[in-house]
Amino acid sequence: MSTSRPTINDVATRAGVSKSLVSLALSGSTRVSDVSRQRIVDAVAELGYRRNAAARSLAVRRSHTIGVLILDLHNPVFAEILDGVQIEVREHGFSTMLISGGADPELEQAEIDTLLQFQVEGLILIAHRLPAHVLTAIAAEVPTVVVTRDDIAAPHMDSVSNDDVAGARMAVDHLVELGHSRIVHLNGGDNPVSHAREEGYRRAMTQHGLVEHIRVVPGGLTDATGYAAARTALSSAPSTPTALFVANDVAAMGAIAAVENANLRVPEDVSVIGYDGISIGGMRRLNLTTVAQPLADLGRLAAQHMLFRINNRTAPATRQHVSATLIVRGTTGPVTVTT
Amino acid sequence: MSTSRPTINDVATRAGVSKSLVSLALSGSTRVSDVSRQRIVDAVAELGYRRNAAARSLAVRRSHTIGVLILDLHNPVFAEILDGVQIEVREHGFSTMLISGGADPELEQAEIDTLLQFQVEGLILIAHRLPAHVLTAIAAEVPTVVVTRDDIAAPHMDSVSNDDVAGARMAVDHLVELGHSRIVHLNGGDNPVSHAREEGYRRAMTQHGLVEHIRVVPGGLTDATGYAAARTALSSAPSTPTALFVANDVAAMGAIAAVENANLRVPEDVSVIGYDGISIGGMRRLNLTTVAQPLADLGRLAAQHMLFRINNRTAPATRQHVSATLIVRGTTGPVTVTT
DNA sequence: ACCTTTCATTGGAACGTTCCAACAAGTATG
DNA sequence: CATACTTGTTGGAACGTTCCAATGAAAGGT
Repeated sequence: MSTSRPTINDVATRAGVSKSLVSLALSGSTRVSDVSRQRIVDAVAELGYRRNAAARSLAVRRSHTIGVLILDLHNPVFAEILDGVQIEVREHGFSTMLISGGADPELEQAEIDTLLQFQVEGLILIAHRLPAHVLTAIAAEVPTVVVTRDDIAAPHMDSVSNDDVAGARMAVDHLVELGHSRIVHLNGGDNPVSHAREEGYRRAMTQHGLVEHIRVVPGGLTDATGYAAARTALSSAPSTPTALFVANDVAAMGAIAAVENANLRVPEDVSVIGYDGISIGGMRRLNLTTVAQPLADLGRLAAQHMLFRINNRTAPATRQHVSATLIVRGTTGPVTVTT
Repeated sequence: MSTSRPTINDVATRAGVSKSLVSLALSGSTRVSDVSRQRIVDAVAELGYRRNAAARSLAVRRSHTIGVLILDLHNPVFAEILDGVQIEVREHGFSTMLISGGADPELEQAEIDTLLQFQVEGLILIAHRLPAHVLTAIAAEVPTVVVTRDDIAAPHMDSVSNDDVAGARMAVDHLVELGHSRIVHLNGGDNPVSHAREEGYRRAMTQHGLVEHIRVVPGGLTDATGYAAARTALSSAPSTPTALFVANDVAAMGAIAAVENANLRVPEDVSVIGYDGISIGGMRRLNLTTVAQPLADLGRLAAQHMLFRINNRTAPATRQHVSATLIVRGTTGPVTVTT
């Protein structure tokens, strides 16, 4: 009795009332006399009593917790989305249980299972990697909203994402406006998001009458892959590019390093624009021009959909797109050399 | 009955056994006949049964969950520590419940309360901001380990941190070795970690016989504060510094920007060294020399202490220091000008 | 003075587990 | 051939809550 936590019964006997009344008082009911309430409050304070969430959620059959699966915490993009989720969820009296997937997709599934064992009332997946059939099975069981991807559809599953095609167009528009035409795209490898951005690049280039300048170099989403892709873009070209549109900010930084290592200046010789709008891109040293996703908003919206769906299980699936904004900083500039 | 999750009783009736036997089988007991086990496994699969963690933790009086409070997810340092925690915790069959404090210290306390309601078996605090009396109260109630700080002691509370004094010394040693003597420290403001690093700087400078060159400019831990501090260091100096030792990596990047904006080159004119070893510092564009904390190790060690303490509540408090390593990259170099 | 209404309070069932003591049905031991 | 163990299985209590139906007391209406 000394070591274990006080229960509602301890509080009740201490306050000289029944456990039911304590429960009532704790949940803020008005039907408790002032004198009883005070004695209960005192007893709670003296004992350091704290409700047992497990017992509570068992009794009310609700956990008031939502599960969040995040692909990779290292990527600042996801951390910023998570922030939005937490703010919104907290405001509505829910808690979050967070899991970061790690490298292995199978582990990801195991982690979701853990989350479900905890009776989370909903699941927010930030950039997952799950196969379609697993995803639909999950969505059938628990309210689910996917952030950052919208390629898989399931009956009652919402998605919130950035319109990558439109965002890519903004990047190209910006470069064209600065007079660039030899704009090369360093893509982000084989994933739905990168595909959309590449598609947006192709369409925008076409619309600007630059079909013959379309050139895509295979890349990735990391510093190293951006560096490598930029090297090929700069070296093996028939005519060297005056601007690089890179699949994401992290890769863009790699690309900038490659440009500088080739003794070219950014933006005087080569303009570079990224995608995502991660906050470190704004650091003075980097000063990266980018197409910024409203990351925190993405998270907030996901949470809002989640909370709505918890009360409306059968509402039709929604797919929300939020638009990106262009942030012009120091890595893009007017084209100087014309060949 | 259609919508709610199947319970252990559903499985039992389906398999034609008692719920007790199902429970036994699920926990991997050997005292279950093969035929029963098979029928149970089948029933579980058919019904899509999943243990209810709330009921379970209520019955066994253990949650198998540890709570993690993280100051700020945006700071890559903390994300990397968290990673280590998760790996270690997962390996031991525990889950983590993560809360990121946000701006407000009071909110931090509320969040910890939530964590405790969930009956977490331990608490890992990554760079918290709690006043000493709150911290000791918490540590008295639940096994607690603090990462990154070791300034507050409580009876049964462990801490795991980097030896900031020694780390700062490494930075100074490195610069001295390169021939620098006019080494200015841009400090990290008013917090225990920054104080320790400043202390290390002062001691190392003294030891190298450079007492009269000791100069500390008040700064902070962000890009903007690093920038501002570097500006004052460069301008208002009686003699301009040849090297800057900055309180952390993020501020160091701000400092580099300031140096470059003053038309000085890094490292030819001014060497800059940071502290922390965040992974983006390794990106080619930044290429930052730094004193690297073993971040993931910090997290793993914290988790190990936690798991040990869960089984040994009364073990004496430990304070573990892990040593940092110097990572020499491109922002430091030999001193060129001698005045 | 009696019936109704409101108010504050209460005991007990339920939530879905685990675990313990008990128990048949064999199987080995003397 | 009784006695003792093993093996597989079971009902029921417990975990700490919430919630419902029931209670007694006080107040109001006629």
